Amino acid sequence: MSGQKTTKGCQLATREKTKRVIEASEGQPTLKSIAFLTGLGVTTVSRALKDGPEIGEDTKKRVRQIAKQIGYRPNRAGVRLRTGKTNVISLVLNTHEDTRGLVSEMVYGITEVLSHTPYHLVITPYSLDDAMEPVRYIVETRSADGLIISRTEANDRRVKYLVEQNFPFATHGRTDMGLVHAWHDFDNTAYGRSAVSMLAARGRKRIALNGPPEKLFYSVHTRAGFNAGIREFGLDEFPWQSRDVDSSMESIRQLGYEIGYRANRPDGVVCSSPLSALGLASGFELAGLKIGEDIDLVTKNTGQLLTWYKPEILTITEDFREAGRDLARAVLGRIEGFDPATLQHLVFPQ
Amino acid sequence: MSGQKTTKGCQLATREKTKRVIEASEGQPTLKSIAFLTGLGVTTVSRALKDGPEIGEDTKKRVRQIAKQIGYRPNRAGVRLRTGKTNVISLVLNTHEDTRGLVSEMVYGITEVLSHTPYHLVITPYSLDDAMEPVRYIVETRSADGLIISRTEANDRRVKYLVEQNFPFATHGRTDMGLVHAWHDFDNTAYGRSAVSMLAARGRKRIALNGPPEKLFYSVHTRAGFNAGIREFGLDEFPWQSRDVDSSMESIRQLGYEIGYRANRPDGVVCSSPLSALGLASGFELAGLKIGEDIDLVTKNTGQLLTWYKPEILTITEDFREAGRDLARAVLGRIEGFDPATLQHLVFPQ
DNA sequence: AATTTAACCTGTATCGTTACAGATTTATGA
DNA sequence: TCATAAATCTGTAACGATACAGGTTAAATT
Repeated sequence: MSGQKTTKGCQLATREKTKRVIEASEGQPTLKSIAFLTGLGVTTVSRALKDGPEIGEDTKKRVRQIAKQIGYRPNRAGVRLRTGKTNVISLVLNTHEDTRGLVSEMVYGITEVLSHTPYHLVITPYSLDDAMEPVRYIVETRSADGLIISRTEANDRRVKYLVEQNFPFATHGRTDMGLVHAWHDFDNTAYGRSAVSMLAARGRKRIALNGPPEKLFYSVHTRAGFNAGIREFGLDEFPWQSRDVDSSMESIRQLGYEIGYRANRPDGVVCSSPLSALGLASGFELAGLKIGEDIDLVTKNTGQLLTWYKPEILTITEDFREAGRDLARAVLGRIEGFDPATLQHLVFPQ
Repeated sequence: MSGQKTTKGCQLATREKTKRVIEASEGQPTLKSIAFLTGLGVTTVSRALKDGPEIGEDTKKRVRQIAKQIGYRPNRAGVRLRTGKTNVISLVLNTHEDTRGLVSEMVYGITEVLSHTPYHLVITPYSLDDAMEPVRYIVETRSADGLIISRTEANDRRVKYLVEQNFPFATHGRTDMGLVHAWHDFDNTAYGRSAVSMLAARGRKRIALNGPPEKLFYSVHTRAGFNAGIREFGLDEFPWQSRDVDSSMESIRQLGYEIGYRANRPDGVVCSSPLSALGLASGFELAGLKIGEDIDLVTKNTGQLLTWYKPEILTITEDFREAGRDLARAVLGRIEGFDPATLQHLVFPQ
């Protein structure tokens, strides 16, 4: 019974094909439109546009020309449904991670690279609670071809999971799990050491480190560089419980204010983010200290802003736009199957 | 001939269905998996999950339960191909427009609202050359359900086009074409007036305006508010050719430096962006002026940063995260067909 | 008892693309 | 001359979802 129905359906389909093709020539052009215009089959057109080997050169040329003329653009949903290819790169962002413009710089760097490709950038946010959730979601639903994540930990569950799943990704920051993956990182060890050396050059002796959150792996690098610098230049560390980038500006400022009043205080501070440096500086000044005289601060800097505006705060530049570019290139490389070991870049502070 | 083949194909399809359904139960679950597990038809499952009226309550409950158990998530490509619905909101951004973190604030605001919906945020960048290009692309390829654009001009081609195409969108900033559309805007007229009043309160008399690029409509609002303030408080305008946000920081700084040396200079400046205020301040200071004594600056401010850090620069806060939230709500409203006239929000500076 | 109605469910075709398994034509070899 | 290979091209099914046009069953109506 169902057989008979089916048969009829199929025949009908065949008979009505021409009609539909003609209708299809209106609206957004599809492979069908091109097939109709060239008199070729849809399959041929598809392969011709892909420069497939079974298609004659003349045909390819003709198809390409018509495609261009009528402004054909492959339907992403069609491709995605058939092939699983999404043409999407997802940037997974912590909603709180912004340190005034770093994110946008990275986004621009990424889009800069992606604009020469068929890839789009999707921003996937997550709250501090669960960093795994968006990653798992994207992998399970295959809603992107590649992933960029940041804020890596030494032992990062997301990285472990992504490597296990063999899902293309790149991280902003390294990990320490013996797993090989694509990453881009700023050399925070070099930064820590350079920062201390800048303070040493200004005659500072008792240096504090206001580093990143301890669970993030780059806190270890920063600390290592800091320690090396302290030893190398024969300085003392002034220990404190550092308030990190994730703390509120208010609390960092409070810290600066309190410490600023003490007799026992550092004469130099290495900061890991412009925001925390600004917060501290503001607190110190509130306590009557003069930056550059009573105390020196070194921090990372994205642009020229701090340099011009408050030259008393010493800066070393970290280029987030370049990080974005590099991360985008790395994910694309992973998608194309390149060895992750070749997609690791450590950027030395200039 | 083709008829016979077709028939055979169809019968085969019918016969092999069961096999395929069973295979389908591995991997990412689909409607088919649920249909198989519940013993229902795929159509029924689809309608049940949509809470369609023709499906019995018990069935719906059963379907929903199984769907939840096996972690069913609709395949976006499938939905998109069939219905045209992309579940994507596209934020069209000028690659140069960033004013240090405003963009990320807006992005976070948008994702905050979208996270409670099935929508994703795609960032579509464009270079200064052609603002129409990405908009036209998105509309023509229907690659998003809605659009957010910024940097509106009084007579904005993008808005005209989008209204003509009846494509859901919201703008950051108003337009002046007699076209009704969804927008969010900061009341720059109020800002201009308030800024002047702050300068007046500090005894300033000769006020300059360093406004936004003239082609952007909000330059008109800013100017109107500025003029009103000048009149209201009986001050003089110090005319200059304002360097706007899009100019390089270097050139703004240069301007401050040059003007700072002249005898004939303003004693107050209203700025439209923190960046230009910082550039100017830096230039003025380089010329030996003391901000807050020799000259006063007022600017917009995103966070607390300027307020703490350089209280000499007067600030009025514009909340970009709220703008993002509002714009997201507005586009979603448009997608749901709400009257654009009800989706217009002017935010008064606090 | 026959007919209508309502409630509930199902199969088929379709969106645009590509993998696969042929089909056709022309050139090549024996 | 006929079989074989190479070069080109084609139709069908499938990806996962939904619109549409039925189908079935049981209760309500005549």
